[in-house]
Amino acid sequence: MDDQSDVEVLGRTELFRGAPLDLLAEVQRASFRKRFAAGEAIVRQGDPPATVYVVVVGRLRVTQTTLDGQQVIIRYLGPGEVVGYAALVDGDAHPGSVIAVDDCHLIGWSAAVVRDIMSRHSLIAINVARILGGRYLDMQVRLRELSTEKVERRIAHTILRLVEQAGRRTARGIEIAFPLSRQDLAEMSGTTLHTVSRTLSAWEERGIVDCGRRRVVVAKSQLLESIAEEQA
Amino acid sequence: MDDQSDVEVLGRTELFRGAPLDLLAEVQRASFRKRFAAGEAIVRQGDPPATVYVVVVGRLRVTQTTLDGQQVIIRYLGPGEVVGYAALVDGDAHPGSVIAVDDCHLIGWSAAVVRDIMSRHSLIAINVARILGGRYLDMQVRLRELSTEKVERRIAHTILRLVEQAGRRTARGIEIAFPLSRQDLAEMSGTTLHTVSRTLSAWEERGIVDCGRRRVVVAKSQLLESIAEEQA
DNA sequence: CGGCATCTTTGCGCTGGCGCAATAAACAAA
DNA sequence: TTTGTTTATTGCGCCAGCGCAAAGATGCCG
Repeated sequence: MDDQSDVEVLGRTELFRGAPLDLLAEVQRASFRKRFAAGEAIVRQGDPPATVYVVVVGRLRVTQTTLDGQQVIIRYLGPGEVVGYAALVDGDAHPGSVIAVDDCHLIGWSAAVVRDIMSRHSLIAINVARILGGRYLDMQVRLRELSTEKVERRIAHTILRLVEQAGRRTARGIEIAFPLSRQDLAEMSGTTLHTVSRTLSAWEERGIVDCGRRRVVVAKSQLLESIAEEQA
Repeated sequence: MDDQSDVEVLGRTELFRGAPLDLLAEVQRASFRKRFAAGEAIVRQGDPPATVYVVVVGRLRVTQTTLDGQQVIIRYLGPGEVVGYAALVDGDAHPGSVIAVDDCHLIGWSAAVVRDIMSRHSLIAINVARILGGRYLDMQVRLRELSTEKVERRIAHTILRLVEQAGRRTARGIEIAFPLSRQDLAEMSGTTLHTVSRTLSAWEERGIVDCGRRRVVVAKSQLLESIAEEQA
């Protein structure tokens, strides 16, 4: 992984998409690379945001934790996505934690550097707006699902979204390409691991999914979609 | 309301905050004023986003509706806030509808004009990023509440947020300064109007709130806060 | 290969809050 | 005032899904 290839990678991230080559080169010179092992924390909830990253390889989980230790998963981040957006919009604390699910390779900058680039290049500031607009939209949809749908539908929607985001074709069907426990699914769907487990067991019986320990493979996505859309 | 005072108003909006006077004047010249009566739709879900507004006076409700007619309230908008953000980040359809709750006075621009200003002035693009970052953050908090808290706490949090956003001191306590039905509260808290009604009745008995038809006054905010924070 | 930690499954009982339905109150129009 | 419309209240029964608990499966690491 040399500097030249980093420039190419940066040009494909949501943050620097569309930037001219000289800007990408400048951005590359100001960057550093960093690796995190599975389970390591990249960002801790409450910390002051000092660094911005983009994901090169690997998968990250963004969570928010309450005082009494309950967690929700805000989203997963994959290649090309931004980690630590709070540093881009002068938040004074990270609203959530980010943990590596896989072994990850990130490229990072100090917050000041990226903020400076944003103010000198409106294109980058516009990219940030687009990124946050997209995440805001995602949350609107999830909020609506959580408010109006029953658990089974919510779990179905959650899995379909993950398939969209990180699905990998296999012999048995489409596999979600990172380790994903029942607890994780519960924290994304607003339910408990017990209910997720029961639901997946029922689906497995019908041949809709094929799961293992921290592994989910969707065999009949058509059926899953119909569960996600059914009324009542 | 002459052009000069419009410039002052614009300088205080979240979208144009910090802009130099000449830019504000340019923005003002490209703008038009528009009024909406209570109940009128400013934006309809699914429409292509062609116009951006900022609120001068009045209150607006942003909702998202499912195919089968169920609604959730995404947020309320008040003076200084942006209406129709999708037009700023090239969404191809408005993700929700916006309805006037009061009689409203807005200032608007065609999407192309504001997008052009964003690309010529990174400050404005950065403001957009900040706005969307703030809304994204709000949604994270609400999603967490909806996932982890029981109804009574959620309703308490919802009311406290509205008080924060649109509270007005009165003799009886702090009043939410726009008409707000039980149904509205239900659509913000992820429950039914029945449960909201029962909960408010119980609180009224304890003297915590004092409500009427589409009206909520918080008499003992301390007690309401303790309900919002209590464990279990 | 065995021991340990983590993750998953499943039975059972309980309850928060939903859904229905009927009444009452507030407001607007005429 | 009457009439109609929208909004709010409240009783009652029910059930989806939570919480507990205990056993079972899987994979890791020494």
